[in-house]
Amino acid sequence: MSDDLRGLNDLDRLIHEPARLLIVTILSAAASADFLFLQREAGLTKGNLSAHLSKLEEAGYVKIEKTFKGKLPLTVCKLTAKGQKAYTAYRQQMQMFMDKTG
Amino acid sequence: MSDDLRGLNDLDRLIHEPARLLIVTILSAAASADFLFLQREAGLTKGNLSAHLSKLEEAGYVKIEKTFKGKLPLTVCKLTAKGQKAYTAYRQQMQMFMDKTG
DNA sequence: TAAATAGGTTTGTAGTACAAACTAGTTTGC
DNA sequence: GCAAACTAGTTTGTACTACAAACCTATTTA
Repeated sequence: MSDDLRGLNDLDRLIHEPARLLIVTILSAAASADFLFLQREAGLTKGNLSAHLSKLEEAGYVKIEKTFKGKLPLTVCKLTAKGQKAYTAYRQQMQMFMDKTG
Repeated sequence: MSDDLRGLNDLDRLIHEPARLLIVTILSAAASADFLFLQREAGLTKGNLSAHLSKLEEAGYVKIEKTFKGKLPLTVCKLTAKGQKAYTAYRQQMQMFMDKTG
């Protein structure tokens, strides 16, 4: 164990946070998801989800579009190219860690 | 993606934190390590390492013994059975996630 | 005996996740 | 027609967190 594991220290904390990892994973597979779908799927409270989405949006990882479904507000989220890239990089780093220390 | 990934929300945050994941990984392989070895290996500042070790100790994941090497203080850390178990569980959960979403 | 070094710990700060409380609009009950 | 309950979120308050800078105590060196 004189291996270089310090790469862990460079993990993207935005994605490392479990709730956001969950969100990004779902978006990565779904191409597009609305707020309530995400909430159910991820098992988060509205407030929590809202806050996490804002962070992902600020980082440019997620694009958020507010429209209407009939007369009710509808928030649709997509992973951006940047977000997809960050997600992929995170997975690679984590898999690297798992492999090295398996 | 209607899979159950919500398990991510149950990740042990104590181990999920990259710096501590690093520490625990090193301890898991080394059986015993002193403070400065850990510091070098993990690439952490003393203050940061000290704080993380205290947390791991409070959780019962790490046993810390303070002795002397000659006349200088020497802090030796070992992973406890509880810590090893938590580490293994964390790895399993993370690997499960990686596999499910590969 | 002053200054530097070793091996840490404590403290201050900025940032974080989370749920409770709130907002703005819509539908339902009476 | 208007109050109550619901929908779809956002904002706010709180308690926790990671981190490095400053500190501490003892030892070694100049």
